[in-house]
Amino acid sequence: MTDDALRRELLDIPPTDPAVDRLVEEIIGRVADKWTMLLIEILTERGCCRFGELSRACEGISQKMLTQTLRAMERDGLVTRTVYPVVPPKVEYRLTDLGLGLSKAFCGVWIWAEENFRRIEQARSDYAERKAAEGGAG
Amino acid sequence: MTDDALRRELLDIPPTDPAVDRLVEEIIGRVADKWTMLLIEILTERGCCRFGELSRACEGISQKMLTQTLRAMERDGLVTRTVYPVVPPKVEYRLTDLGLGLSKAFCGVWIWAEENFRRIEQARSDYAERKAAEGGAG
DNA sequence: ATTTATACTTACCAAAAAGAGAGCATGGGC
DNA sequence: GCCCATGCTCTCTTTTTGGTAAGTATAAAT
Repeated sequence: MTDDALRRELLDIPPTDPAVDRLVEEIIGRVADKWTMLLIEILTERGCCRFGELSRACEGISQKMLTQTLRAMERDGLVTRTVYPVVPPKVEYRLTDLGLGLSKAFCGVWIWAEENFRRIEQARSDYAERKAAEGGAG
Repeated sequence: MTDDALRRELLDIPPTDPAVDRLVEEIIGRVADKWTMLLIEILTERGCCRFGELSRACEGISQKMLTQTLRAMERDGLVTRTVYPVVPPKVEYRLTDLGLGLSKAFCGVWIWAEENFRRIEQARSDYAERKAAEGGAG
């Protein structure tokens, strides 16, 4: 019996399907990514964006990464990609319901970050100081 | 005037401090990471863990990544690290209030993933099919 | 004296990620 | 006839990441 199974038995926590667990973890891994999160935020705010607009709004992203991230999001059903057959090309991206749901779910994390960034900065300088003190004395 | 500034003016959205924006984005990038999210989940469930326990609970993580991730979390003030001066060594990790807050914020994302993984799987197979069809016909 | 246990740290190496920059397609404006 | 705009794709190179394996410290058990 694994650690976890024993713990679950002792604490009376229902067992989980490991296949589902792995899938959920894989999705979290896929989706918990800086650019994905940023794009979702931008698309939530603006509703509908062309490639170039996203490129400008998502500061620091390379064309390659943008394409890649958008493709992955499309594949996972988070955005729709609409191609207008005009020249020069026009392509629009928009969140799906699924993507909007993730946006809402992730909203809490943005709020947390906005509310707590000062504490994190503080923690970082405290940590640096502690390390410096250790280096000097310990 | 940037795209964004113009948009904000037109839509009457208050301007944001770009320094804060960047910091918040950096924090999101730091924290929206598979292992960080997993460790936070494990620590939320168990309250307090030794290194070895985390190592076993966090399936697939290497010692190096575990150490690295825990250090980063400690630096950011998400966990405390308590060293007991015994042999063999004993070190305990526990979420701080800050970490617990993030845990709560992430909770929404876990729930979203659990509720929607089937739709994502579906979207993926739809996408694959569409691509295959395009490859054959387009 | 040797083994064991724990929580690392370090060095090395392979693999993956990501940036830079060129190329492509094409209708309209000059 | 040529250039521009857009949204890519492709290649090449660099950077980053992450795994593996070995080393460290030390008291207690054998």
